[in-house]
Amino acid sequence: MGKDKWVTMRDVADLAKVGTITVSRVLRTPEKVSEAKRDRVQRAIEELGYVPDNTAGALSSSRSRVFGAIVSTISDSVFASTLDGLSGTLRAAGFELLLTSTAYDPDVEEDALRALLARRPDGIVLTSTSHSAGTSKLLTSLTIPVVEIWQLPAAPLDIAVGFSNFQAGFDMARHLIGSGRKTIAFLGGGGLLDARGRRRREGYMAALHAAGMTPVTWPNEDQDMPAGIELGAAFFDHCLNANPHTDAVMCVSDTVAVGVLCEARRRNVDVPGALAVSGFGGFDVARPSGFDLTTIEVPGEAIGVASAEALLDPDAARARKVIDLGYKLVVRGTA
Amino acid sequence: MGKDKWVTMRDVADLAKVGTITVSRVLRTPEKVSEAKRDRVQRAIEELGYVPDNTAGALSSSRSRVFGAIVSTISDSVFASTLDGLSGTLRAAGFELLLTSTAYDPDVEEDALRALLARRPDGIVLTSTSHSAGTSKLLTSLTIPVVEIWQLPAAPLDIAVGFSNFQAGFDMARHLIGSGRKTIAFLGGGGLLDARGRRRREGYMAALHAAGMTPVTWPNEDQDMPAGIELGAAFFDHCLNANPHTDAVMCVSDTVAVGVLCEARRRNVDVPGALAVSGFGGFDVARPSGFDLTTIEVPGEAIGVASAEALLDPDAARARKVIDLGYKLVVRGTA
DNA sequence: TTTGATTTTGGTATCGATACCATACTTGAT
DNA sequence: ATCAAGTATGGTATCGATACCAAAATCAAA
Repeated sequence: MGKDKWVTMRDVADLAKVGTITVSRVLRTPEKVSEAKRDRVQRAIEELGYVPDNTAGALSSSRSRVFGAIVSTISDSVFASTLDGLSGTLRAAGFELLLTSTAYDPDVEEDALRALLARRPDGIVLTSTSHSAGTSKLLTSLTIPVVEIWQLPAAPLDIAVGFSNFQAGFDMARHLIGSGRKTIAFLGGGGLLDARGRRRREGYMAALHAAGMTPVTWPNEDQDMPAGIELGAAFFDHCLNANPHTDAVMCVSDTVAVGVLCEARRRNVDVPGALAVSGFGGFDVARPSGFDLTTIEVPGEAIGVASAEALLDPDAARARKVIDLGYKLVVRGTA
Repeated sequence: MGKDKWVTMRDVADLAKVGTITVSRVLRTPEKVSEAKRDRVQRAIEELGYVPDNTAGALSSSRSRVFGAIVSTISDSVFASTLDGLSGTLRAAGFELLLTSTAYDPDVEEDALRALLARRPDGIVLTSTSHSAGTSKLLTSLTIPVVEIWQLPAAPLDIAVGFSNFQAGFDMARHLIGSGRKTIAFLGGGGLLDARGRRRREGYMAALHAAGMTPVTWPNEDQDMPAGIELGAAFFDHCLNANPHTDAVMCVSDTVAVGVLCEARRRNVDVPGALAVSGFGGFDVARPSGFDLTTIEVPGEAIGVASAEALLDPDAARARKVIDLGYKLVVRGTA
């Protein structure tokens, strides 16, 4: 039982003295209704404060006009801008976004997907690559568009929007090598949870191997290290102390890089003279007037917008399969 | 017409040789079904890969098990942690979150609300205080819980969860005054868009007036200033140059404060000796090993969790009306 | 064994919109 | 004035679940 009674299409139709279908048409295809009736209906809608019921519409048309998104976490600011772009673009087209976060837990992911599918979304956005068996089975049986974002899987389930994390890591390492750094460490990206960071680290390792250099990464195992700025600070103790010759550090994220920069200042380490520092992300803290951080700028919002477009026009997107939005290596003051 | 046919409850019921209602009960109130049939049904669900259709369920039960959230922007990291808490708590209780961002535009807010209501949510979360006439009218006609978060309005529409931004600004100003600062400026919060920042600034002004001091705020009009770190950097040119005696600056956010700190270091201004700096937020950059920033720590995620609880048990929450989660003035190295 | 109370189960109407088809109404050409 | 072709409109079945009520099965007590 409804707690109160919503105004229904029937009420509007009665007041405007038309059939319900005409009300429906006024809302969805107004050009197919004569101006006289259209006005009457619109006045009735206004007067009654009618708000259409999309759950009913979804049931009869089997198109919910809702898209589902499963992200590992919303807190991560990189996803936030993507979600903004996604939500904004979808809303402009009359669709909503059903958001679920998994807290990086694969079991939760399957539950979340089930719950999402129960809402019969018109499409789904995923931020993780590695799916459980159950998840994959569910996903492959779907006919709605499935967009994987923020990475470019070798074999996308359906559509992928993002850029190559591997290549980004590779490029930045090449940049540091090219500017004469001899001992380059990679900080972060060792966590099993963050597949994207790991890919960047792999790119770094590939570049160093190609140049005949020895990669130094820390932390390596998933040793539940502090993340963000604190990791940057811890770096000095664990890594630079171990090898004082280290003259460059590639960080898995801008936040980590800022941690390194702060600690470097505290210790009077000259950046970039004695130590080059690079980040990844290009949001907030990396900006010019902030830390002047050399970083990889990632098109976070553009990924959201492009994903939305892929969801709205899956056939066009499927023709491309993989939509690579690239990234930008921005050389500034720290490396 | 659906693009492919989903398995329906009828299919499951037929396979298990029971009525559809029994399948429904197995999913919602399993204890009311005999073990034998429950097993049969569960096996059938498994075998067919049945995923219930909540849009149909919502229609017949008039409970959608979805909550709507309207936020000004997702990118703002403070909201992000709140959304994480909200989404996580709701999901654990079997509900989803329908998320919409308004990009700070009141017109968009009304549209977003209409779109949200069309989904017949079981409750709504709002982050903005000032609503358009149309928005308010819609909101007051609702019987579902409406939770306003991140501030404590004088007259909440229904339920409010947050803390007093005014008091937070007041307290921080008192702290700076108490530690002997003579000329205290407030940086940011002049924007018409950010009601919360403005309240903090008002708290600051009240404290200074009470102490017989002259408030200095910048920027004042909504002059479309750079936000975040860049604003912090710009501060020196516009404010400190104007009044060299300024010995403390209260920033509307941690990010702005970090901008000030960076620029201070660049200019060799001694912090906190010559200039005290305080922030607001307590996320990321404010952390101990980062900038050691004196700040107001805000319970971002707790707000999300408490909002979720309010939505799930509105009667209990309505009894309290306003749920004040407080904040914490954290004195560290910069002020 | 019978009766009454309790639990389990299913049939059918219903939620509020849209799809599909049929009918009424225009309009322009002959 | 008449007819064909097209446009506007409405009736009714339908989507897939749940609510409500009634019937059937089970159990306990006399």
